[in-house]
This record gives sequence, structure tokens and C-alpha cells, in this order.
Amino acid sequence: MVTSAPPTSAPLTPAHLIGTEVGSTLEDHAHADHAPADHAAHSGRRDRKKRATRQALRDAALELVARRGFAHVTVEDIAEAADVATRTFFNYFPSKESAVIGADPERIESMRASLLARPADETPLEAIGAVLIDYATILDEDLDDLGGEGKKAWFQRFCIVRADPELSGAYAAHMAETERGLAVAMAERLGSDPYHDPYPALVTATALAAVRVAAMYWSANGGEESLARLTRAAIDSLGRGLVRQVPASAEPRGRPRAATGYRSQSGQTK
Amino acid sequence: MVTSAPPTSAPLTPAHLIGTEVGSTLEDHAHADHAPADHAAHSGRRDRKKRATRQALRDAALELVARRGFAHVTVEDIAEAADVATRTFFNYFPSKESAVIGADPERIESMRASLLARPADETPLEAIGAVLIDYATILDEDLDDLGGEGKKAWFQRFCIVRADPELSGAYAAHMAETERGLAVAMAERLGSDPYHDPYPALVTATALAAVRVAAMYWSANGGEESLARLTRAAIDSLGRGLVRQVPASAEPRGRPRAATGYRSQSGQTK
DNA sequence: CGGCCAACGTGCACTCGATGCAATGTTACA
DNA sequence: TGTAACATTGCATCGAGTGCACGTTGGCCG
Repeated sequence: MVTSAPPTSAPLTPAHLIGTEVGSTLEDHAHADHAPADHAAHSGRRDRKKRATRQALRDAALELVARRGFAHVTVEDIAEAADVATRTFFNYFPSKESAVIGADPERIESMRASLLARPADETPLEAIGAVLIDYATILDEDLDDLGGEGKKAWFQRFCIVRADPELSGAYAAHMAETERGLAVAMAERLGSDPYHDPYPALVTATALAAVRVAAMYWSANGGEESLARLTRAAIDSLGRGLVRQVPASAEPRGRPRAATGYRSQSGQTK
Repeated sequence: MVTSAPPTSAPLTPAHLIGTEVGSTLEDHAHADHAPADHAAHSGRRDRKKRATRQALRDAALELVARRGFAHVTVEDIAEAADVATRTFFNYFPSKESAVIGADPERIESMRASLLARPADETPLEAIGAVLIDYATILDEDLDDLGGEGKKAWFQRFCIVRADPELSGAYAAHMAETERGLAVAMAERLGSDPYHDPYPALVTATALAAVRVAAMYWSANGGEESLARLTRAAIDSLGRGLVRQVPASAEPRGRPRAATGYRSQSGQTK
């Protein structure tokens, strides 16, 4: 059990929080570390080709799914659009969904490490919230790099993906996996046995649910607000017991004594 | 059939909160049919056979999956164990997972209605919490009817299902669907537009995440504590902002039954 | 430069999940 | 009892996913 947990300072896009890869660059893990010891320079040609193919497949998948819907796109279509054989598709992605959903076990490990590295005096919710907000911040920056045009396209594709029931199911499955990994880390951080203490899993699951909702809202609105801000707002709301703070859309017919704290406490939105 | 969502009248097992039908004695119960006076005049042979087949398929699926793992069981195996044709399986379940995961759109509708029927002076979290606790209570009662032996077997099967990564993925997908339905109902209840207000989705998602964790913990411990109690504890903790009662850092070990960790304290809750 | 090796791309055959269709059997009901 | 509705089943078919083997390509070393 390697607890070294390298800093993972690598430029990883944490888009798996959302579901799709942002970018045309960086990422790809290429399990092939069989190479001779010194992999000093990720030597050029082969690796570049592989990244390019992977990205082409992902782009083709997103494009086609966005246009026709997940069910009406075959792997053959995707492979053909990326100009590779059908069989090759499965050398890059284990399933059709995974080409669209940006699942990546490496990220889970990275978040695990981040969580364990948080200061010990933070509450569990603060700690995991900080980790999630950090990742949201990185994603915000990555998206800014895309420019207005690409950003808009990305959001459009993402919305379509989000709307597809099959894909949102796959996304939920992926989030569940992330949740498991983080829950274990949280239990470790708290020094409690997850089998006899539901608290770590509770904090993790609810925090991830909150950030998931934030991401959904964010994408639905085309990213007008920064994801980091929305994530923080969601986590804060969670920390306040989910009391309603700002009635977003014109409170209809004054509801009587609704919540204890009906007004904002730390005015965070907009 | 339009379910008017009275609390307990419908003979539905709300086990979909957890993932599997309580089941195995359902057909036995069905034998002792009460006088089908006003409602179920359709309790003829045909309907009974259908229920029996459905239950047989579900039981066979759970049994085989528990023994061999989901990936090593084919639909043909399940159908053969239930003594029907492979094709017939798909007349009862739309997919292999659905025979194991107790998905049922009817339940979602039922919970939707229950949520909308909650008193208006409850906070959103209180309302959805009450709905979920109600369902947990019904499930508790159904399980008590099974008796110690069947209950134990049911929990064993459930644990195996829960451990299978494929199945827990399918389970997560199903929960996501439930979440969507309830989020819409919650938005309706609050009179807000879900597209411009993430709050309903936030409450719904976190509440469901909490109850999911409660169910997991409950099943992992063989149902020693009632699900309703655990669910209430989880929702309460959510309402208190997930503050840990006993700081784990101060008292990392030697804690008694951890389930009491966040139960009943802060009698502030109403 | 030439050659070896590992990794990659690709075709092929195969299993299995899932669906539509049509034929056959069974139940319900007049 | 006859008929209509419905359930079961076989059959054909599509698509996802995998294992295997063969050819190609890039990397590396003598």
C-alpha cells in the first residue's frame, strides 16, 4: 500500500466532476509504464499519436451523441468518425459511455490525496468542500482557456449529455465510484471504521451530491457563474443545514413560517 | 393504474430505496388472497401466474448473482432457473440489472405525490425527510414480516449486490432517476423554477444521498437497527449541517456503537 | 544503418444483452 | 363453446464488448 501519494501536480482537468473532459490537451494516463526506467521525456511520436487518437474519439463521441442522442450512435460510428477501426475504440475506452463520461480512476486517487492533505483542524465538510472547490477552480480556469466559442460549444454538448437518461445514469454510476473512494479517505482522515460509522460516508455522499447539483446548475446556465462559486455556495448551504437563504425566483405567495433562517447569512450568490 | 398515494394502502414494497425487492415470501402471501372485493377483481389465475413468474425470476436472479457474481450470470441462466424461456425474461424486466435492482417508476410517482402532500409549513428538508422516513418505516415492517431467517437471507443477498461494482453502478443510476423525479416535485412544492434555482435539486439530492448512506449502513449491519431510525438520524444530521457530535480527532477510538454517533442529540429538531 | 522488440492497429470470431416479429398456447368472458 | 385478449416462446437480428492472432510502426541498441 503506497501511501506516498505523489503531489499529482500534473495538469489534470478535474472535469470528471462534471462528466466530460474539457480539453484537447493534457490528460491521458496511458497505462504503459513498462518502458525502460527513465521515462524522462514522454517521448514524442507514439505518445502524441495516441493522445490525438484518444481525443479524436472523445470528440467524435461527444459530437455524434450531441447530435443524435446516445442510443442512436454506435461505436462503429464513433470509430469511423475518428478514422480508426471499431476494434481500436475499445483499446482506448472500456465502454461506449466512458468515451463520453470522463471517468478516470487517477482523479479519484488525486482527490483522495488532497483530502488527506487538508489541515486536521478543518471539519470534515470543510475539508472535502475545500477539495471540491479547488477542483472546480481548476476547471474554471481550464474553461477560460478555451475562449468564448469553444466554451459555449462545450457547454452545449454537456447539456445534451446531461439530458440523456442513459448517460446521466452512467454519470451517476461514475460519481458513485468517486464517492466510494472519497468515503474511504474520509474515514481514514477521521480515524474511524467505515463499517461501524456511517458519518464519513454521509459527509462524502452529501457533499458530492451538493457539488453535483452545483455542476448541473452551472452547466444548465452556460457557465455564467463560476463553478467554484456555485460549488462553494452549495457546500455552504449544506453546512448550514440546507436552510433556504435566497429565494431565487420571486417567492410566490408568501409562505408562512417556512424555515428558521430564511435569509442569507453570508450572501454568496450572484 | 393511478396511485393516489395514500400512505400504506397500496401493497407496494418500497424497497427500491434500497435496491432489491423484499420479496421471497410475497408469492406466499399472495396465495392467501383476501376477498378481492372492490379493488382487485383481477386476481384471477392469469395475474397470479404473472406475479409468481416475476417473483421467481427475481429470486433466481438474486440467488444466482449472490452466488456467482453479476457478471457470471447470464439472462439465460436466470430464465432457466425460473423455468421460462430466455425471451420471457425481457417481458418482465427491461434489463438484466432491473431484475436485481428493484427499480419501479410507480414508486417514484408515489413519492412525488407524498412529497406534494406534505404540510406546507414544513421546511423542504423536513418534508422530503418525512417522505423518506415513511418509506423506510414501511420497509422495516415488511422485513419484520419475513421473520429472522428470511430476513437474514435477504440481507446477505443485498450485501452481495451492494458489493458488486456493476450493480452498485446500476443502483446509482436508478437513484439518479428517482432524484430527478423528486427534484421536480420539490421545485413544484416550492413554486420555483428548477432551471433558475438549484435549491430544490440541492435539498433533494443531499437528502437522497443521506438516506442512501443510511440504507447502506443498515444493510451492512444486517438490519440490527431499524432503517427508519437510521434514516431519521441521517436526515437530522443533514439538517444540523453535518456537524459531528463527537469530534473524531479528540476521541478517535474506543467509541461505542458508532451508529449512535450522530443520533439523538441536539434535541433542537422540532 | 540494420535489425530486434515492444507496443499499437486491425480483422475475425464469438458471447451475450436486448428488441421486433410472428406463431402458438392459455386465460377470460360473453 | 367460441372468440378475443394476452402471455409464452422461437427466431432473426443488431450492437456492445472480448480474446486472439497477425501485420505494421515506432523506439532502441549494437
